[in-house]
Amino acid sequence: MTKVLARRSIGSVRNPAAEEAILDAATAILAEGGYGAFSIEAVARRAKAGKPTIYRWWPSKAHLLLDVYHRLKDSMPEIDTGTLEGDLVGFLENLTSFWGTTSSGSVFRSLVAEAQTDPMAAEALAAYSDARVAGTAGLIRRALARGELRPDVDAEAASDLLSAYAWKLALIGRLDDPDNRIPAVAAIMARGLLK
Amino acid sequence: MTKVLARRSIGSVRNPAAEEAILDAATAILAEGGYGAFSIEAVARRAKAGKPTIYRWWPSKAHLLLDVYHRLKDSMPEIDTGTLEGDLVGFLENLTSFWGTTSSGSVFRSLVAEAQTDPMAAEALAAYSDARVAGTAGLIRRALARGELRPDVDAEAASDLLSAYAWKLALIGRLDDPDNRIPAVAAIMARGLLK
Amino acid sequence: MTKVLARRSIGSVRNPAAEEAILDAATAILAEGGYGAFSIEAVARRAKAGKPTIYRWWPSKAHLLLDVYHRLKDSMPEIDTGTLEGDLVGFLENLTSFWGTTSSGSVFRSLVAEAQTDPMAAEALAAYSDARVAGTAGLIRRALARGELRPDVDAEAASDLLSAYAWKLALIGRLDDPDNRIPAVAAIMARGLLK
Amino acid sequence: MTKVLARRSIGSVRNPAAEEAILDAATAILAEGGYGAFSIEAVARRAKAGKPTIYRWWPSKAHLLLDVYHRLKDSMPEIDTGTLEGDLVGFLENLTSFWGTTSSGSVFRSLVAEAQTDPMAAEALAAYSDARVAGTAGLIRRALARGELRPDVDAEAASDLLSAYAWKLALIGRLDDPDNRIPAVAAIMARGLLK
DNA sequence: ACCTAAGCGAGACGGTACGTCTCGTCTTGCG
DNA sequence: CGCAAGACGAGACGTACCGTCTCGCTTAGGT
Repeated sequence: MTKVLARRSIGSVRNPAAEEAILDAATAILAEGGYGAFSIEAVARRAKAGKPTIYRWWPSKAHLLLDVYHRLKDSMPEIDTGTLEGDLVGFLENLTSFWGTTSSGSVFRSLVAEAQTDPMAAEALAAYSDARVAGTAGLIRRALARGELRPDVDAEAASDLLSAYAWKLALIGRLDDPDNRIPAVAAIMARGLLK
Repeated sequence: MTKVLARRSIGSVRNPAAEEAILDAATAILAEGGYGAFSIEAVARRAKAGKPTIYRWWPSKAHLLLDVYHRLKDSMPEIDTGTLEGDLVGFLENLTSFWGTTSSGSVFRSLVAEAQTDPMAAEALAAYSDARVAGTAGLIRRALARGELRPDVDAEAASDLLSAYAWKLALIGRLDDPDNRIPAVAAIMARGLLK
Repeated sequence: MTKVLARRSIGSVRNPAAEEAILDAATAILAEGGYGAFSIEAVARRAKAGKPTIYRWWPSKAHLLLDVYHRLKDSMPEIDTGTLEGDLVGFLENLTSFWGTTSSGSVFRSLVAEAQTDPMAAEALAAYSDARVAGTAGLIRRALARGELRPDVDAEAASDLLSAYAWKLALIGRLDDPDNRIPAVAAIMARGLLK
Repeated sequence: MTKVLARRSIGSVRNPAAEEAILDAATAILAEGGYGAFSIEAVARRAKAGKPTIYRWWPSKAHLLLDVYHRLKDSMPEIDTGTLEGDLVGFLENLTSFWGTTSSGSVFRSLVAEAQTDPMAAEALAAYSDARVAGTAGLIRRALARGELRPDVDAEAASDLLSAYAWKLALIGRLDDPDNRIPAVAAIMARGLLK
């Protein structure tokens, strides 16, 4: 490790090293202690950053949580198994395993918790949900384009319902539960959508 | 002036008046300020109760939240429209309107938030979910008994998925959203379950 | 040393042990580092007290400084040499030596500094000055009663002027200066007061 | 729009416009908010100067305070009434009125406060006191030269004592107090010095 | 006529202290 | 023994300044 000097200002401009250190610290804290351990003080301490530096760039915990989450979620793979039910199962298993095995699960749960306190976080969460629903609707539309589905299918509703199940698993701490009902849920939805 | 005397101990036994005052105060605080305003201090202040009295009977915020929630949810009506899709729509509309128009929505959201911090609350929330899933599964089983459904339908999975959608609406603050996708979601699920 | 347990609340009443620990800590900090080192945080840290405990009983730094000062100044001896000039010299030497050799000098200087910032401290300082001026005026009046002084002497003015010189020595850090002008000042004042 | 261009560097040499703007800002802040409002940040903000520009030329608050004070005190008139007691009263009234009616009083009080924190400021204050004592001693020496005074009078001690009273009035916020004891103090000192 | 050196504004940086809030624990004194 | 009351140590909140830094720019003076 080549760390020698403490981080410093690099002039009248945002220091990317500080930003990275802060996001890393926040990620680590959420991974290790969850939302309960996540405080601006703790992040500052761990990142060896001043609190004002954090507040300068992330006016609220919600902003920081969102940034942390977006940095993580880029690593989630797309799914395309060729069949609708395979895609549905794959999506749920992908997402739950992503949440369960990376720190992203902690981050997501924290974001939901924060949204129950901070209206701005609530808005951000809703916007995030919308974006994800629109994204995942592609999975449905692909099947629609293949002619597998009833033509009156509401792709957004299906996508919304699908993600809702993943959310619930995350929020009650059952991401790793082998008895989860992912196959049965996917089966119900697949039958509800197919011709 | 007929100032009512302060509540006192009624001997070495739990005082129901204190319990009621505390639950009332907690309910009111959650209704008015949501989870952010909910603190043991605030409840004690409003109920004119000592903090130790609260901690004596509710060892954690989660316990208090659960008690508050259970006192409220008794007022939710059962649903039985005679058809599966009607029941599904009715369930979702009942639940979202119950959460949206009473303080129970705030309480539920607080419970979910608390569960992201406090493992005991998480367990309690999971147990509550299980109980509700089992209860709502009755709705599916009634249709199954009427012979409307495929015989291999997983009633718990269906019930779980159904409630997941209501949870998501609550958590992103869209209980009152007229553009929610309840009809489409119910349609997908109904088609997935019917013969 | 028999310290075993941390200090605790002793019920719904002020804990004298906490008060003493806080005043001790404040005194020690002022003695060691002067006004620059004196912060509520530092006092809390050293006294192993919570900040709210300090703010509960001393709403501002000025209050705490005053309490610390009053606890110290009880140890200052009275002066009575029998002659006016002896009393004047004795008073100045007593006071400057008291300020110079105990921590009270630091405390007094801090109080003056604080008074330049906090109007309440300024008022307290003025009130303290008035009390001391009235007290020290006794020294003049004794000589007056002995018939040594001109009958039109203003005892308060003399007392005020006398203390002003001690203040100045304290504020420019010359309490211990062997070249101070105490004898000459006392001589001028004595001649100005005697018949 | 004819927005005046911001101040710039005028090459590798100190910019007098910046210096003036900074001293003006500091003076104004001290006049308006006293020592409590006086911070390098506030001065920089008000002068539209960069903080390093201030730190470059005034390594500490004390330096800046001294510069501000010296720029102001030039406007204080000399006193010469022809009689000693008149000079003593005139000196005290001049000084207290100068401090009370211009911003110099705030500056002086700030300097004293700063001296209780910063040893360099303390030294500067002592040096300033010495210079003023020496200056004011001239007033005594004039009377001495006129043959009015006892030949053994210590002019510096008298001057020191005189200014001490003005300091005390300033520090307890009684510059404008009509009940101050200036006449009585001057009388005591005059009698103590005269033949 | 170029080039270097220094001053300038701006503002980010790691820190520390501010005064307030809530946490969960404790003890008292009354009933 | 329950109860209201409230003090206690702990520590997070979000803000203000501290003194240092680096930037991009200006201009003056030496070459």
